[in-house]
Amino acid sequence: MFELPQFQEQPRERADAARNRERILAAAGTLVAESGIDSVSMEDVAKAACVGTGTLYRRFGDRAGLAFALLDDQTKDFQDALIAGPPPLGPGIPAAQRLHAFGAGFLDLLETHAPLMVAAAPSVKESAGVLGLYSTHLRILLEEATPHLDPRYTAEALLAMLDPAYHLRMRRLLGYSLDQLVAGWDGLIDAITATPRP
Amino acid sequence: MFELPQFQEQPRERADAARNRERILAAAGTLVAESGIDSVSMEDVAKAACVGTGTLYRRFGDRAGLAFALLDDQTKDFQDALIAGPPPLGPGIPAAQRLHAFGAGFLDLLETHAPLMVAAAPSVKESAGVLGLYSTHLRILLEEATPHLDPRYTAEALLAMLDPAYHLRMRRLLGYSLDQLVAGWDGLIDAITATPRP
DNA sequence: CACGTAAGCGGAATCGATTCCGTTTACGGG
DNA sequence: CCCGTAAACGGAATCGATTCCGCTTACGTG
Repeated sequence: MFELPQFQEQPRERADAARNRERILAAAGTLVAESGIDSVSMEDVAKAACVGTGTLYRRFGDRAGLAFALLDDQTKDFQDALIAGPPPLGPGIPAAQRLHAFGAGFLDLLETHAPLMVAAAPSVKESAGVLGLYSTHLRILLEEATPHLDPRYTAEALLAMLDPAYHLRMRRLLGYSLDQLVAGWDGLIDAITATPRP
Repeated sequence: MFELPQFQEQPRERADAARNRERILAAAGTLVAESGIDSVSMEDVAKAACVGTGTLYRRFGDRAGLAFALLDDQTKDFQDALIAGPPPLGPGIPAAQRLHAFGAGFLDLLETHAPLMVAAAPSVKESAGVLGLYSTHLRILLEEATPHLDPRYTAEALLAMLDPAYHLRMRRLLGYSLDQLVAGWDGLIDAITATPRP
């Protein structure tokens, strides 16, 4: 009786498990920072964290899940800024301006984290969670800025242009500069937020 | 003397090599048609083609290369139609209409071949060759239809929305129907081809 | 037709991701 | 403090992709 509301239906993480989670994230963070996600194997991480490979998988599901956990750390700031930060990323100004800021900010993240994002993409959490957040964010802005386009679809379309694999193709294979990509985004936002033909 | 112009600087493919190429493509085509690219391993293909795995790799480079070769077969028609077929896919009508037709046609290809396209995406040939073709095609249409947007960038942006991984996300995860995707594409094309604010 | 050689061959070996399973450990209850 | 049990461990086993390498064969030449 007098029980507290049952959040945390899961029996709470065991102390050793929590310690290992930290170790793994720390080790993985260091290794990835040193040589890039693509040259770090799961066994490398396990060894550096003094942990068996099984522990990596129990904790993070798979390689994509680990990449996602790493990414989440380094991206939370951006997400918070979207929701509750100061303009132009956060609320308080016209949606069109926030769309521009979102593009610039996301492209900036991509510049640093695109390879990690590519590695995290197959993760279930990624697809369901973060992408959903960005998609919702864009949809809400678009509802205000482009009454003549389907906001739900258009949000996804814009997200496609911020796909990390696509970004790497643009930057490395096709030789676009970051500035050109920002300019391209801005042009597109202007085009879809312009008043349609009278 | 009196030599013919030296195209085919490569000494021509050996007879047994050509035979094996056919065998492999045939076997792979059957297996993929039966159970989908994702449940077919390189060894499955090698066995079905009565060939060593080494032969697969010498001929196609890697899994993505094999997927690409398979795809190319099943896609050549579409590519030809773009360049020399009858309208609305081929030339002869206003660019805006051809942009709509391109989207509908490509989405139709995706409906059938998206998983194969995902598998082919890492291939060097894919990135350089076919994507380049589509990108060029779109660029040319956009030059005519959207004088106020950078055609080169916009072509790539539109291609991002036809990315096979993105398409699978829209269809399977987010539950969009093919019709909705076509409608979304059409709306976007209309938006960017509309006369900008007077 | 016999020969030389480069191209092609097959399948064993290697490498990394992921799964399995017998053993160890944290920790709530007695 | 002692026990029982579920959670967590670690690393061996498995699986598929890719590489390696010693052997075979097509085919241009004499």
